[in-house]
Amino acid sequence: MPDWEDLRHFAAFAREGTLSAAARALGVDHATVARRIVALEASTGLKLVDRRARTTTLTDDGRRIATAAAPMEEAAFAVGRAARAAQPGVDGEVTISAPPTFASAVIAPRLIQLRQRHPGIRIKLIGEKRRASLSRREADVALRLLRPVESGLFVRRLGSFGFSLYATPAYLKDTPPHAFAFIGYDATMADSPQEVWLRTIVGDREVVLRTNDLETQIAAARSGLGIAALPHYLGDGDACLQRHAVTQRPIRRDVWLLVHRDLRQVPAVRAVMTFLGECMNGG
Amino acid sequence: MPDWEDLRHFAAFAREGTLSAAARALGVDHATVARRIVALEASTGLKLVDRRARTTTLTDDGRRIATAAAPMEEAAFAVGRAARAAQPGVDGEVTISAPPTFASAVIAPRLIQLRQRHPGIRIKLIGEKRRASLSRREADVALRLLRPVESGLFVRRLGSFGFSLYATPAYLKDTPPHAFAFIGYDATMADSPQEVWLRTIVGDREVVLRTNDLETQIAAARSGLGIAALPHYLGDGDACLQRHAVTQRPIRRDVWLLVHRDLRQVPAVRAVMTFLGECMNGG
DNA sequence: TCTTCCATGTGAGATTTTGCACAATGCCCG
DNA sequence: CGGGCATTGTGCAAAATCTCACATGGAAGA
Repeated sequence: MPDWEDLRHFAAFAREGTLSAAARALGVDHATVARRIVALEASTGLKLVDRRARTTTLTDDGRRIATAAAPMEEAAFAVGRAARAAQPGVDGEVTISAPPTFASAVIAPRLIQLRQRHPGIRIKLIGEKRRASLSRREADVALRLLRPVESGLFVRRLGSFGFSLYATPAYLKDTPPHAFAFIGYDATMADSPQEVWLRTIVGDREVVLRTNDLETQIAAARSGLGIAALPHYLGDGDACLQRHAVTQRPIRRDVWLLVHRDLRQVPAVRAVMTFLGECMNGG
Repeated sequence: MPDWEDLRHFAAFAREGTLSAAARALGVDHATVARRIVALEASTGLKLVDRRARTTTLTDDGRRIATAAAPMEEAAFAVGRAARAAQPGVDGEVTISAPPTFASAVIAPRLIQLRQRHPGIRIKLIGEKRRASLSRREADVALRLLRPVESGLFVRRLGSFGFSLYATPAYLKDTPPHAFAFIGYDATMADSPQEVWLRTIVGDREVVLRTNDLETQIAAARSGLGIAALPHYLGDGDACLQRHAVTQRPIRRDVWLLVHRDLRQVPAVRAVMTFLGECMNGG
């Protein structure tokens, strides 16, 4: 029977692709990963990786073993969730993953309420576009704008938010509508509902800035560069910006709350779920 | 994420029940198992075992974690099988589990043939009544007298063997049939087909020795104590014993060959399977 | 072509882990 | 009730492992 730590390091290597990346993911030195793989090769009697100068790649046997080891990682995460689920009380750390602006504009300002209600809860708030994997426990709770299809997850629709056009009052006052300049997403977000909606408004007018970062759009709009389509939770709270009404049908996007089934009943996680619901609807 | 070696030690403890038994199963010192469990408790923040004087028992949380860890063991064995299956060539060690007398009387004498055909194969032959677990890789190939129901196994009927009554020629010559004394299994084997068959023959005559060990039955029969029901592969090869014909319908038992699906295509395992088939039928 | 960056190999010292020996404790059995 | 017997706890020395630091060797970009 191989050493399970060897398997853990090897599985990380197989997933990450390089010794260094695996070492970073595991929080150890790359030399450790390399030596663990050597040990696994010795104990299995198989050559698992090709060591070429500067690159280390899986052999066919390595791929086979990695495939067999993947369920172990799966099971290890299940153990982690079971351990988390067994924690008594509402104390503990809960990791929330949410879209960046949602995290900073909606969740973060209200965290003080959660803290007052449950002093024992420590929050780790990750604003990221890349979707955190709940089954890998990169996050305990996640907010997403698309209903996910992964299995093993509990999904609830928390509510929705709308978009409007925003610019500085001065810009809207001085610029005739036919001369409006717009600020929008770049190609990577071309299919997002708000971008499609914006296109119907823009027509053949000019888009002077395309960026994938919403904060950048806000900064540009604030400076008087043009008009941006922003979610209400961002635009309405910004003293420098003012809504501009349009005749097009307004657009809304749903917010989905995700939590792994195994963690759904954990008191601290439930408290966070309640809190996030209030962020959307109540306070 | 907990240390996987901690999980391995804890899973072994949960399965074996005591630190010492787990240590034996893992081939390490009991202190190591104890310390690993302490480490796992620290990393999960849960009390996994109750340390009472002289006994260590799982807590409820411990049982939960052990349940979650069981699939990891399963996956680890799958990795072991994958490693075994990837071994090239017919070389390597193959472990055979078989009923004790079958191992010594049928398989062992013919192993020389296998060895001549495939010099690279090393055989580990385990004669044991307790059924070795193929999915735990306690054996690669097993012979059993009952068709198993476990999933994941490849099963083939190899053949069958018959039973007859045996005693010393002198005993059969000097003893009138109504005075025959019999040698049989004890209560633990009372339900075996050959024991049921023997009972129909014994009638109200005497059973002078009951034992669960077939070798003991042979030794007793050889000494002239009485008549035993023995498989032909044992009785016919014994110069001291002679068959005694009966009118009852003769009994046969099937021999099943078991191998894990993952190992079925391994050259060394295939060679052993072929060899075992020849043991039953051919040579 | 040269530079810079990143991935990997290697050795030494420090840390961690392990095995061993011994002690203590409670259970089984006569 | 008392003597084995097996299990568990503990301290220490040995062994194994990890990190750190440095060297190497390509690949991407200027």
